[in-house]
Amino acid sequence: MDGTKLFSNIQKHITLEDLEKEWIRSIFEARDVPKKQLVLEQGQLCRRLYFVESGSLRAYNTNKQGKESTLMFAVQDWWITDMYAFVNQKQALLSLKALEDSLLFSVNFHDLEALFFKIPKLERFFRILFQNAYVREQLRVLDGISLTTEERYARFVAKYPQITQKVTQKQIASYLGVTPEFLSSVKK
Amino acid sequence: MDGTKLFSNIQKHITLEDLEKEWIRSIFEARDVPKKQLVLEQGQLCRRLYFVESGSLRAYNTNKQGKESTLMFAVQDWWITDMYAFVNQKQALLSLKALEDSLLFSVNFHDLEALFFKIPKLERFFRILFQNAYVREQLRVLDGISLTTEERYARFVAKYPQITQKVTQKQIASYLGVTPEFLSSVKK
DNA sequence: CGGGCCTCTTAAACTATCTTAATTTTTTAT
DNA sequence: ATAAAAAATTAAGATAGTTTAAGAGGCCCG
Repeated sequence: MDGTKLFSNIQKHITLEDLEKEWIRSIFEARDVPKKQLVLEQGQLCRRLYFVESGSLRAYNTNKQGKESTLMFAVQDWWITDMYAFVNQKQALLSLKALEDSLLFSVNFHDLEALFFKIPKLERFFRILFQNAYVREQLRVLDGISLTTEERYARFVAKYPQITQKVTQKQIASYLGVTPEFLSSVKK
Repeated sequence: MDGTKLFSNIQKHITLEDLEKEWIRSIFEARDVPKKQLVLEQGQLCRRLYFVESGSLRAYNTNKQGKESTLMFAVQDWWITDMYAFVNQKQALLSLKALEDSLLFSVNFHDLEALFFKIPKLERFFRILFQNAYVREQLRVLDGISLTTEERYARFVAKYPQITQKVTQKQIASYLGVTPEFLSSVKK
């Protein structure tokens, strides 16, 4: 496990001693996932939190009628999981699937809990991580209830140009909560 | 400052020594706000994070056309602010207004930052607070992109029965992102 | 205690978005 | 390289949601 991106991600907010890095290295697990592979399947227990060292994932829910709704995309340097199911150790509402060949580092729930006691600074790191994530979701909610589809699409493209390249319009539509046909017509 | 609810809120996730409580008490500021008073006005610098000891608040954005969108309600025992503007110390996107006579405890940004160094356990408390808030917003986003207005209204009522009593239908409509006329027709 | 303001409801006309289906274009797998 | 599968586009008809307007009920304030 190299984990260059993982460590520099953590060290954006806190500094780590070599020994602490060792502890982290010993608990995180590296995994190569090929394109289209499911990392987590809706309905399964969600045991792990993932860091995308390279590649990209999509998190989505599939309803009874088979309609998919994309909750998030994660590219290099992002953290992702079904956070609801992870923190409550419940059945996943989401599936996670690789959009391309990816390298993930992940940690399971109980190891992470233990790591918080071993390295209390990590509480600060995740406090900041969740704080930013919360703000991001709030802004998305506000966009969702106050903007037109056209405006929301424009903001998505402006905010996530690299994701826009990587994913299909169908997936963007399912992130915005509209049909691909309608998104197609909006783009003109 | 009594702050009974504030301390028991914090002690849901961490335990505090008497001395630590003293430090917190010395930094948090109590404020009575009468019904309808603005606690924060959109466009102002957002300096403080609020805890609702009693009463209730609404956080909303007003767009150029004067349309209001409600981002959240906060009742007794909730934390609230314009989190985007607070953590970035930027102009508020939201206004906060008292729905009824309320007692708030609040802390300013720099005092809170300092408090994190003085009481590192608080990082854990806020890590958990933001983690829960993030999960809550993610579920709201998912509801927003996957459910009908009727389903979202039903979930709102089921999840927040006490808020449903306290606020107008117009405000619930602006939380769901629909017009009050449409919500009225959906209810039949 | 009355007037005015705000909320809620209803309805008609209008606009946004969905559904279905057919066609074209792009991607994937062999 | 080719065949098959998936994505994107287009368009017609249906449904969801908005706008405007009007009227009824409730509640706050002087």
